[in-house]
Amino acid sequence: MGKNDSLGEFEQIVLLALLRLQSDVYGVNIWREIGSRTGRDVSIGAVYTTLERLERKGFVSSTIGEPTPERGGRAKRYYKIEAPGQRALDMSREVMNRMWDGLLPSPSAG
Amino acid sequence: MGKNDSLGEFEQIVLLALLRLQSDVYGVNIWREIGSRTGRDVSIGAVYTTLERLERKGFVSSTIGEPTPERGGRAKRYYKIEAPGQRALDMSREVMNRMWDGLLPSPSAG
DNA sequence: AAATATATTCTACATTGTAGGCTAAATGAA
DNA sequence: TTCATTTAGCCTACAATGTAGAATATATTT
Repeated sequence: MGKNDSLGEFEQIVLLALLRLQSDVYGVNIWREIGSRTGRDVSIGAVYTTLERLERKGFVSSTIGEPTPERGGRAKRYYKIEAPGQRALDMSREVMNRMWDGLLPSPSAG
Repeated sequence: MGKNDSLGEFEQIVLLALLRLQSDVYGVNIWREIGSRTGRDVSIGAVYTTLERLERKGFVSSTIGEPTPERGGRAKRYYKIEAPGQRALDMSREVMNRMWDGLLPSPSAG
C-alpha cells in the first residue's frame, strides 16, 4: 500500500535544507539549516527520524564519514538526495504552485 | 499539546481550493477543485475529514445552506476561511518560499 | 413507497510530525 | 587506561495529519 511518493511538509523542508548545504551535509547541519531558515526550533530527533524515513523510501542515501578531527565525537552520516527524491520534491512544488497560482500575490514575503 | 498552528500539506491544499472557488464553496466542489488542479484523485472523505479538523482549529467556519433545487440531495455545508486560517496559510507559504529561495528554478515545470 | 441523486458524517487505519532520552564513538585530561 | 566531555546519531513513544470507504441523511422523481 502506499504507491504514494508525495512528501509531507516537513519532509520537503528537510530535503530542501539538505539540498542547500554545500558541504558537511549531515544531521546536525541539516537541523541547523532548518532552524535558521524557518525560525522553527524543531528537535534534532525529528530531523533524524525524517531522514531515516526518506532513506527507506529511496529519496535520499547516506554514508558514514571519517570521524571528525575536531574534538572527538561520533562519525557523521552524510546525506545526498536521490533522483526520486528530487522528482518528488519538484512535483510537490508544482502542485503547490498550481494551487497558489492566481491567488493574491504572496503578501510581504519578508 | 499542540501550540502548533502550522498546516500540513493537504490542509494547505484544501484551504487553497476553498479560497479559489468563487461560489458554491462546499465539500463536493472543494473536492472537485482539488482533483482538477492537482491531478490527484483523493477521496472525498479525506476532504471532509480535513475540513472538519480545520474548523475545529478555527481556520475555517461553515454554515448549512438551503437544500438544492436541482435534483434532490442533502443540504450543502458552505465553508469560509477565517483570519487565523489565512494567516497560517500565508506563513506556510513564506516558510516554503524561504526554503526554496535561491535553489535552482524547478526544472522542466511541465 | 422505492429508486435514485447528492451530499455529509462516521470509522478505521496508515503515514508523517515531533520530542526527548539513550547510545556510540571520539578526544583530552587525570 | 580510565573518565569526563564533546559530538553526533539512534530509539521509543505518542500526537497530528492523510486517506479510504462504508454508513447515513435528505431531497427529487417514478
